[in-house]
Amino acid sequence: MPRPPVPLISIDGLVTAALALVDESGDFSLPKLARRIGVSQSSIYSHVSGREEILELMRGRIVAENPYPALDDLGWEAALRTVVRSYRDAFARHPRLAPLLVLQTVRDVDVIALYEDLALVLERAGFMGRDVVSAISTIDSFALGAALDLAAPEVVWAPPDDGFPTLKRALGHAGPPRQRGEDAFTFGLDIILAGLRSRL
Amino acid sequence: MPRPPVPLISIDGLVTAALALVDESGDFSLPKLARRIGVSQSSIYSHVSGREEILELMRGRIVAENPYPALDDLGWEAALRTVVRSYRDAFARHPRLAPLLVLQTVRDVDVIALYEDLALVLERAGFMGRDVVSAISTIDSFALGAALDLAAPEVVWAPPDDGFPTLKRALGHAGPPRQRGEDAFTFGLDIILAGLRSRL
DNA sequence: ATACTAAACGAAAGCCTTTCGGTTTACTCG
DNA sequence: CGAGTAAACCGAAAGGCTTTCGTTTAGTAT
Repeated sequence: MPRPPVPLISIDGLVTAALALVDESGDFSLPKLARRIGVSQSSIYSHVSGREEILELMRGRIVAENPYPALDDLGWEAALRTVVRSYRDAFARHPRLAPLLVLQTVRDVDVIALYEDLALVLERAGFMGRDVVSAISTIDSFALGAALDLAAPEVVWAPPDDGFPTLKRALGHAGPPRQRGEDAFTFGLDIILAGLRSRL
Repeated sequence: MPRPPVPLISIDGLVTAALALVDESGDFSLPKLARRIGVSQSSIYSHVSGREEILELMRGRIVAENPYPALDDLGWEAALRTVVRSYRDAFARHPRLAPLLVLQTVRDVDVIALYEDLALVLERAGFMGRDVVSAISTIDSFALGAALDLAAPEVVWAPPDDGFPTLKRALGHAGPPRQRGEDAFTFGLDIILAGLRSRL
């Protein structure tokens, strides 16, 4: 097929389809992506540089899909809560995306803006110098871990049949996977905020 | 080649070679693994069920390589510090392994034992019921995030040329990647412990 | 008209995991 | 000691994957 009058492929369409694939199967590949939008694999390279770029575009998309209100009127704790929750919820809507992004540099502007907000809020709270990056990293680790938790298999820990009674009992108290993830995130966010507060 | 008098392949050797590959290249494949130990790809399937099993064996290996002393004589905070540090340091020695394990259920006994210790210490500290799993998940998220941080590319955040001054300034204060990871982990561990303490 | 760029295609190179069948040797049980 | 079974290897192949390359044609600007 030659160049069509109106392009068959758009970046938006690409990202939407790729995200759908990830949501459905936990993975995506260019052959599958091409099949889904009815073009050939190689045509995709006319619009993006490759697989990695599509992944980065997906990161931007889910963050843009989940905007948070202005932070100016909020205290630093509430502001931090807002941003972190929003970030984590963006992944909660597309749990299987997180594992695909862990080893990629964050380049998307919307996502960088979120980290900028994080930095601003932390400075407003009173953190200075090296501690700002450390706090960002801590929050980032936690949020990413929580996102990955949602993508994890049904059972994250599978102790063998005998032994490990304490762990088993603890797991017995937990609700279903989804609930456990939500509980853990709420708990962890509280913990981290309390910890930061005590540091000031 | 027929069955050799003494097996060419051992599980230990497999894991050692696989870990070396991961350390060197951030990935491993059965062809490369086979080449490294001088056998054919398919022979490996005589010893393990496949790629996933090798990954899980690697998780066990790095934890076993990094044992921590008995926890009984330590207060709960020191004990928690010990376990979490040990876990994260195990990954710090093999940073590029973490990304390969994120979506796999933890089955290895040595690793399960570490989580059992976590549960024991948290109960000793006074956490009860659902909070125990939440605390474990929080710690786990943080430790995993920190481990992934070490495997991340040189620059985790790459803001575009203009804008985002606060984030850039914060990043400017940070040391080199390795140092930043270490600082962030120390900071984060302190924060989480302070948070847990305040919760009791 | 002419030239250039954009957007599609097919084909192919070079990875990967896993399965299958074949072959030879080691071990074990009578 | 002899025979049958299981273990450990091999090569080949199926069916994925990403990316590159050359080709074709539509639109656009000079």
